[in-house]
Amino acid sequence: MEWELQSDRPIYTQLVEELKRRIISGYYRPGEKLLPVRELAQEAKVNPNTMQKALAELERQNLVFAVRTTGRYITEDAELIAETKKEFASFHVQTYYREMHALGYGKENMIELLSEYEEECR
Amino acid sequence: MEWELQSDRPIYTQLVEELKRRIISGYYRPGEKLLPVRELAQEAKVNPNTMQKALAELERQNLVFAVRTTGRYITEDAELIAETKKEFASFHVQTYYREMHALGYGKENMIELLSEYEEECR
DNA sequence: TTTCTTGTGTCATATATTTAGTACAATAAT
DNA sequence: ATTATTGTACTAAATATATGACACAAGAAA
Repeated sequence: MEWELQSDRPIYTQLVEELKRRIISGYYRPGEKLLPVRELAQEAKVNPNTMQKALAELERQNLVFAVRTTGRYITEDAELIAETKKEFASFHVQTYYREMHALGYGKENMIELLSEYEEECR
Repeated sequence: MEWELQSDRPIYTQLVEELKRRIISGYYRPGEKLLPVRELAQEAKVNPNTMQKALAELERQNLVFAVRTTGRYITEDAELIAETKKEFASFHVQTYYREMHALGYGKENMIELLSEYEEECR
């Protein structure tokens, strides 16, 4: 799994998103132990402080928790994960609809373009 | 038309996007004269320097041009506008598809959720 | 001509972000 | 008991972003 970071937004914000994506997609399982901050940072080619900042934010949202000297783990609260996933999906549905609607595209166009892209990917 | 600015990304980046959105949606017409930087900045509740930075970027992309002492205008290059619109739309199609796909949603789900949201808006 | 408006440039300052380096406490591993 | 690993905290420095306050040149408007 890759860490694709752009330069047009704060890195730690992008790290929060990618970590969240990995949790709600199931790539990281509930209760799973994460790699240490320093290694995660190395993987993402980022400063440990920056990764720490991202993890602190996920902790604030209860998606991960730290056991001092032992390591950091994904939450076991499956309901929270499901809820977060739902919010994440809704956000993207809204964004897509609103951006396309603002350009004058209607529902049919949105679906059509989506289908075309899907075929392109296959 | 409102200037909705979030705090999680550089403001001038968001200004570039909003201005581009207004151009490719036809809200600003080809050749149309824009309000002076200072007024646009006031509208968006932003510092003139920040608005200037955004306009300079649009100028770099040839979407607007400045006539020194007279004002700033939208390009008359309809083809460039159409091309930019196409790119903008493709970007959102891709983003939506890839984000949802990463969460395990398939094409049918993507369409279903989109339809639901569309009804919600009506 | 004089005045006003335009885009543009510069300087200073404040804040946010990112990296680098270091250090510490707690506990697991030896 | 000693060592290594963990999260965490702190300082310093570099860069990016945003605002504020000016100033200037060139053309439009008076």
